[in-house]
Amino acid sequence: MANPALSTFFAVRDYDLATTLNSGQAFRWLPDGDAWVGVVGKRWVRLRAERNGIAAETAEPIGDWRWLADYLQTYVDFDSILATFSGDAPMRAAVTACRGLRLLRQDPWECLASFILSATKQVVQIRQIVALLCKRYGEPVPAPRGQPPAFAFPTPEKLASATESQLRRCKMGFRAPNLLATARTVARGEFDLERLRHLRLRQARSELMKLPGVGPKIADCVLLFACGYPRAFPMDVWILKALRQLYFPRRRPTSGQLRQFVETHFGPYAGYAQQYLFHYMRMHHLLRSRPALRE
DNA sequence: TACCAGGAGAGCG
DNA sequence: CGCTCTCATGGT
Repeated sequence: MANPALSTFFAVRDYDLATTLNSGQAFRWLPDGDAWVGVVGKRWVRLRAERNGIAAETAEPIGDWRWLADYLQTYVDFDSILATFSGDAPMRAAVTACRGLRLLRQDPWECLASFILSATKQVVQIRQIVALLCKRYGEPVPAPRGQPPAFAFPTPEKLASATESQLRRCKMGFRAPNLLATARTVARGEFDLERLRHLRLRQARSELMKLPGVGPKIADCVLLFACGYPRAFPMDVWILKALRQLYFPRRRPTSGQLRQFVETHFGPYAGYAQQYLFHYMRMHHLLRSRPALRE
């Protein structure tokens, strides 16, 4: 183990940090000049993309950086994942357009709570709600001088002790009772998030869907972004649009047919494929509505 | 202003 | 199963 230090470097290629942190899987990263600032667990972190990898900086000395490598998934064999995608034209276009887009490995509770709040919200708004929730209910974490105060994501226990109307003041609207009930269930020890990853995908999904405010889409987000199920395939409005437009033009597939299609077409890393299609669609939408974003 | 947002859940035929 | 409606709030 190296001497404790305030910074380190992860050597990794084909890693588009900005796209990854901005692709609607995590909601706590803000741009800071040419870097990104966020909180991972109980630590303030600043990340910067460099030529051959990612430079990381913390507020307190770190001896073992595995927690951050695990979060960033810097060690995954990216090429072998891409190689499992079907070589159809839409998939090739999405991979070409979003090369370097990765999946993070997030904390299950933070991921679950965040996506309960995501229902029919734009990514920008989810960020705002989560930021407000952390500021009001999260433990302060040390940040370097000159940086704005940083907060950890609130624990289930902390949220469980809040009231619905208090949570509604974080602008989460009708999602408040769902977040509160789920926080209380987890805080009471009646739902073991750590145990999920030992189940089969189908069973883990149906366990998650017992929680209020968690349907198939949000369950798949938690399984894909936090629990290590690369085959989970969150079906949101953008993916539905992408599948219909790219794979079923001028047809009218039922949701059942679409579900059957994704289960057989995208392979063992369907979740990665999903993230590419999602970001591909969203990118084109943003460029159309706000052309100034184009570089 | 009108429409929509990384949905879920209930009611209905 | 498949459709429709509501829920709260704010961005574009």
